[in-house]
Amino acid sequence: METREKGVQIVRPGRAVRNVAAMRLQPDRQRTIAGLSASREASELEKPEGVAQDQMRANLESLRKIGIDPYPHRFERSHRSSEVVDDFDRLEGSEVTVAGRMMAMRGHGKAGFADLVDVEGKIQLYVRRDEVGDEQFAVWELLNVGDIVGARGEAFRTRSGEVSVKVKELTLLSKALLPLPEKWHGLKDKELRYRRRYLDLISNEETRDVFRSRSRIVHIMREFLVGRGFLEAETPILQPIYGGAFARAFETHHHSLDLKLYLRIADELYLKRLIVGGFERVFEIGKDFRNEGMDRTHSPEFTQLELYQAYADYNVMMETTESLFELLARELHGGTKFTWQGQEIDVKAPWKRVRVMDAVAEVVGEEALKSKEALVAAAQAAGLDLGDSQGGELPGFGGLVEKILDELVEPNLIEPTFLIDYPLEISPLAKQTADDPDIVERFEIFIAGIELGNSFTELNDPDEQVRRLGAQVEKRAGGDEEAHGMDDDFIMALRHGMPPTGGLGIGVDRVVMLLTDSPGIRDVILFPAMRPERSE
RNA sequence: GGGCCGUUAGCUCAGUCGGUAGAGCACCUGCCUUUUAAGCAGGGAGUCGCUGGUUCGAGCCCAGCACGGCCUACCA
Repeated sequence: METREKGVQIVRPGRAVRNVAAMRLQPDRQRTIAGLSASREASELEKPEGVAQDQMRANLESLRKIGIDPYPHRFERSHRSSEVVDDFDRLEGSEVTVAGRMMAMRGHGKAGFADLVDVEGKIQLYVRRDEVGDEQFAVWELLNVGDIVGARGEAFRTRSGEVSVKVKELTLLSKALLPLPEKWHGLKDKELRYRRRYLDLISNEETRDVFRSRSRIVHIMREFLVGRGFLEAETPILQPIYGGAFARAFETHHHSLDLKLYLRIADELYLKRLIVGGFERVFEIGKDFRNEGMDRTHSPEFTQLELYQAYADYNVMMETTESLFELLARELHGGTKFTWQGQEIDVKAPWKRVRVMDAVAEVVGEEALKSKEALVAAAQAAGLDLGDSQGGELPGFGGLVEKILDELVEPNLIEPTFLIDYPLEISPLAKQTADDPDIVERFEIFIAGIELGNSFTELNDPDEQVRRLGAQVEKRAGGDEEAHGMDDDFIMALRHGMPPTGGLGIGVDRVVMLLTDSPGIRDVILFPAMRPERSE
């Protein structure tokens, strides 16, 4: 046990147990440990010396012993690191106060350096014993990488040119008790990056950039719509009847109402009620929940932008989509071109518009569209599993078309493309085209083979809507959990008259993926859904 | 649901033929007052994911399980 300045005794784990002089420190140490848990006490003391996290805790105890509060309440800083660096010409020689996490420490005898990282930058601290005094230098020597500190001192440039703060006063703001991931390689393990996103954010600059971009994207979407006169709305997430998409819902229960409720799978039916209510242009950015499989583009909870515009149709929605994507690309990439996973993308308008039936005809032949039987034969010839092989029923014509789109068309839509005019059968909320009652005015957005959005000219004929939902209810009775239910209140709203309206839904997470060159949806969701770690 | 791969120190990773655990970072000690992946010298640190099995002996071979990744299928 060594004695430091002012008779400070330093606690070392393990080693202290064997040291007679150190035994005096044990009561303090045990009190702290007992506060954690009874069982912890034994294991903590039995641990061999030298484990980094034990040493960090020992350093905490040593700091307390010399009267340092390791977790003080607040700290006034005068500058962020980036401000000192960017404004150095003006600030050189003047006093600044900065704060942040120490991401590296380089001891140098009776001096030392540290990299102090704050929200969007880094500045070097230079601590000299003859500047801060013996007492504070003793504190400095008990600090570890990962600790959060504040420092007041003069802005200067070192011999090698690094903008630094020559510290006059050093303040511990939060003692870290666990070591950070490796400083050079960062946190690599994907599971840990998702489960302990805070460590991912501390150690990986690219991760911070992705979520900064995400924030900007959402902000740009909001400003874009507000600028066009849209009202931002918040509609129910807990819904007694879910609709607006094909998906299984999460169920929950309201105790005092004794009511089964569902987490919404879409915002659609409530936003349309607002169009009935006269708001004319509404949007919502919020979470939807779908109780289905997870993969690179599907998360059980995801963020959707939905917007509805009275007196517009799906053509207007296509133009709106093009404008929004052009704006986003310009803001994030400085132009309309960017790459996603090695693929060149250019979102410059106008985008390709391809009719669904034309796209299907192109992959299975014109003849195959003459009858359902011909389409089945063509699909099977193309090697598609139509689901009947395991004793299931063959899908209807619309379902077949959808299957062919999924398997043979959509993956090849790399350049931005609107797939337009869908079969009515698979689009219960969209209005028919003027010239074909089996086709609706609907489009989906594809970029890089990923479906980014869905839009239609909204069905506003209440009687037709009742017939469409009636067909859905039948499917549901037949065991299709993803079919719509009848929403009487929504129908009643339509009976009061909804103006002709265009609607558009955009998967925000997928847009973020695309614009940040992220390979999967989990990479753009801060805390993606994970199975809990097994605790033993 | 199926296939393949992964799981070793807090982190990033080695680990040969089955022979009793390694490096770097981090942590500690000593030296070092302009370093910056600081340096030099020394030190400590492990439930080899879990449970069984085979074996004189298992990080390594076998089986099952858990978690994760990629692909695939299903669902729309």
